[in-house]
Amino acid sequence: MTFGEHIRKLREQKQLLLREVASQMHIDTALLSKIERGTRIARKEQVEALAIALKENKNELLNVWMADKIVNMLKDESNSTEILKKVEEEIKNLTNKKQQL
Amino acid sequence: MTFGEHIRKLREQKQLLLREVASQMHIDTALLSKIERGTRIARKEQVEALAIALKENKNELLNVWMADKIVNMLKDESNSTEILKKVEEEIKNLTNKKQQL
DNA sequence: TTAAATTAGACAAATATTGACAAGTCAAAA
DNA sequence: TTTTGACTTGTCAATATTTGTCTAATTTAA
Repeated sequence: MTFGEHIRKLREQKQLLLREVASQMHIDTALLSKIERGTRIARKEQVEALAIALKENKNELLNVWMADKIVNMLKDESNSTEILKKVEEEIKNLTNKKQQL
Repeated sequence: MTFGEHIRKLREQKQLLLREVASQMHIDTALLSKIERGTRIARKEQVEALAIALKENKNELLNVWMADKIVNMLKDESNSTEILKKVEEEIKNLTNKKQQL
């Protein structure tokens, strides 16, 4: 499930209109439509505003949004698994280094 | 090991100068220096040119580069593990969908 | 010290992103 | 069937970011 699909589902569950949510976010309805359909990428501040408008957990929504951005980077890669392995390794390294401080 | 550290190590192992490699890549020495130090991000075509100049495997170098970009997106996140889990899940989904075609 | 190698800073040019508007589609109500 | 309301699409100017290079440091090695 992409970020757009995710927030559309939430919005529909809550029976809110695009224009209602968009207005709370202080953006154009058309822009929110594009974000839900994945033709535009939301900015971080917009995700935060969205969390408020939808009464969802901000961090959780930001995680979905970030994951979606990474998936988009990897979706055309044949080696995505190998790349992800490298990422995990490196993140582990960074975490260790941080702890040493 | 970041992408920059990686290519610097390779270059030094091969005893090549920044200016030699940069010239082969048709870019300024200063730019390659920044890429190695991580203050500039290489473009895909530059990574490919680098692979040629360093006589390294292109795909492997591209993977290191891509992993580095993802690590940079995640390095300030407290939830990077959770995010990566979502990414893997989604990639798995995409792979399945592709196979269905 | 000198000379070569590397790095930093500043800049214009090129690219990309942004948000809005207007016009479009579509389905359901009148 | 017309109208209405919800959503979508295409386009555009404004803004922001990225790019590569130049020049001027700074570091390094002889």
